[in-house]
Amino acid sequence: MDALLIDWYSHNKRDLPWRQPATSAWGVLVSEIMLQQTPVARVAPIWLEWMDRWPVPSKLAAVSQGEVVRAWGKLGYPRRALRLHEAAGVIAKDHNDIVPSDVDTLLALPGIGAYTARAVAVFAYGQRAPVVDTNVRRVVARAVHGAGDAGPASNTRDMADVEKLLPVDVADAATMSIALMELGALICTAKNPRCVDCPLLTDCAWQKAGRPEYAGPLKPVQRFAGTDRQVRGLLLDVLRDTDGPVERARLDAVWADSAQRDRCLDSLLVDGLMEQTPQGLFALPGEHS
DNA sequence: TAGACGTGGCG
DNA sequence: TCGCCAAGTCT
Repeated sequence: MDALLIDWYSHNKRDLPWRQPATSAWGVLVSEIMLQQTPVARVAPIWLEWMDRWPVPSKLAAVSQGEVVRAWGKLGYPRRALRLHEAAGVIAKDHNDIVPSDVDTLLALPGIGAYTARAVAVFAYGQRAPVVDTNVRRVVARAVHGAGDAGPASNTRDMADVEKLLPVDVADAATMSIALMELGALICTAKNPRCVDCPLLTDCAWQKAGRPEYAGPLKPVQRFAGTDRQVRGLLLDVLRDTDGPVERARLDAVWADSAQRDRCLDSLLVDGLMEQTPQGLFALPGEHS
C-alpha cells in the first residue's frame, strides 16, 4: 500500500505554493493554520501575501493584532489569526524565531492541536508521525476498515491506526503521510469518490466489500444562516472594511435582532477580535490610538 | 465530548 | 435552490 501510494503521489500531487522546496517551517505552519477548515483555493493568495509581508515569526509578532485580523481577510474563523499571532510571539521570544520541530513543543503553542503539530513535524521537518486529518480518517476508514466513511473522530485510536500504516523508513513515512491526505483530497473524496483512478483500488477493503454505504452516526449539520457565527462575521466585516474606529450605529446596522447583536458584539470583545476605544468607538484590536 | 467557531463554492 | 463540504482547535 505504501509503495503504490507514494508512487501515485509523485505523479499526481498538486503544485501548491507551500510545497515549494524552499518553503520554511514557518511557511508550513502558516499554511497549516490557514488550511484548517478552509479550502486550498482561498488560502493560496493570502498565504503568498503573508509570506511576503512576514517571512519570519518575529515579523508577524511585531505588528498589531488588528493588522493581522485585517490581513486574514475572509478566510473565516478569525480567532485563528489571533492565535497564530500569539504563537509567532512565543516562537520569536522563546525559540529564537525558529518554529519548533518537537511535537510536544508545538502542541504547547496556541492554535496548534494534534493534527497541526504533527503536520509541521512531518511536512517541515521530515519526521515520522501519524498526521491525521479528515481526509486521512476517510481513506483509512475505507481502504483499511472497509467502511463507507469514518465514524466520529477518536484522536488516540485514529493516530494508532495510521501509525501502523506508516513505513519504517522516516522519509517514506513522511511522504506517505502527505500522500494519504492528497488521496483523500483528490480521489477518495467524501462524495463521489473517483475509485477508478485510485492506486489502492485492488487493495481497498471498502471496494472488496462491495462499497457498502456508511452506516454509523451522522455528523450534525452545522447551520450558519441566522447563527451567532454569521452575525459575528458581519460585525467584524464592518471593521475590516473600514480604516479607523467606527460608531456603534455602523455595527447596529448589520443585524436587526438587537439581543443577538449585543451578544455577538460582546463575544467579539471577549475574544479580543474587537476593542472599544475610550471614546466608545469600536475598532480592530491595537489599531486605535 | 458535543457544540461553538466563518466563509463561499459546488452539485 | 440549498444542503453539504473544506488540511481543526478549544472549552
